[in-house]
Amino acid sequence: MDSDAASTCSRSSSPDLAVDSPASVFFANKMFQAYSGDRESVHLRAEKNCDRSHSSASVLKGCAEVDLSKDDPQDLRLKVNSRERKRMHDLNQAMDGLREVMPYAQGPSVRKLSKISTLLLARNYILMLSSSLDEMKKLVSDVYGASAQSHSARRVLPPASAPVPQLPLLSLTPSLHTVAPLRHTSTQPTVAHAPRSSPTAGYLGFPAPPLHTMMKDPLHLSSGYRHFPGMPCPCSLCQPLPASTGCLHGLSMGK
DNA sequence: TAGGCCATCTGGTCCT
DNA sequence: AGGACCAGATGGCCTA
Repeated sequence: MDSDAASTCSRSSSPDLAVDSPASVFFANKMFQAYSGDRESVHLRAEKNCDRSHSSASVLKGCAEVDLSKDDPQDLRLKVNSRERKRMHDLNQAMDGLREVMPYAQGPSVRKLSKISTLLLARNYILMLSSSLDEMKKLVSDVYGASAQSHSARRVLPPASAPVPQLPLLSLTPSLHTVAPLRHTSTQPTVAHAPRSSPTAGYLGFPAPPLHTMMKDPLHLSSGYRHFPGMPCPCSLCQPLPASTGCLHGLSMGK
């Protein structure tokens, strides 16, 4: 039961142990025996089960030695345990996959996000991207609307007037930022300032509210863009959005 | 040392 | 019946 021992400061929630391999089955058996050997409650349950009711698959050595049959309850229990272990490992793999696409400082010296933090940040990240997309859509429609107006005006007015310059998207950034107040912290270094422990929302450049605050009000992102420290500004106007979050991650974290 | 986080086991419930 | 999913219990590791 020492799955943590193999990990370093960034603990791996998905041990490399292949749970279905014979070695791991052996390991699981060993763990199981140790588990059933040194836990009094389990012992008590085992004795209860040995008593008479073999209905429970609760297993344990003393009892199992007696009724080792073809449908060995111990084997059944081990099988169930193995399945559950595999299920949890799959879940952790998915969680790792989620961590990989999160704009969060990663590296050997940075402890990885906890599960709850990963989920909360993922939610906020999605909200931020949605907000970013909406704003970009709005801006594009504004720009094209103005452009269409100017075209129609040119048809009416004599062409002698100064040509209306096509405003580059970037030039509109300040006005957008006045609409949606920003906290530009993108010039600050990230990893160097990142605390070695307790990776929380602060890594995303949020005001780093306590976890319970984030859970209560995870919508605090919707009021405007947040800028990740050490990252290019993620908003669609300061910086063209990378094609994928993987690119964003690559830009910012420099694995 | 307390608290957070995690892996694992276990029994119950639901679904196919 | 068997498998997936879930929640509670337990113990280990790590950090403040």
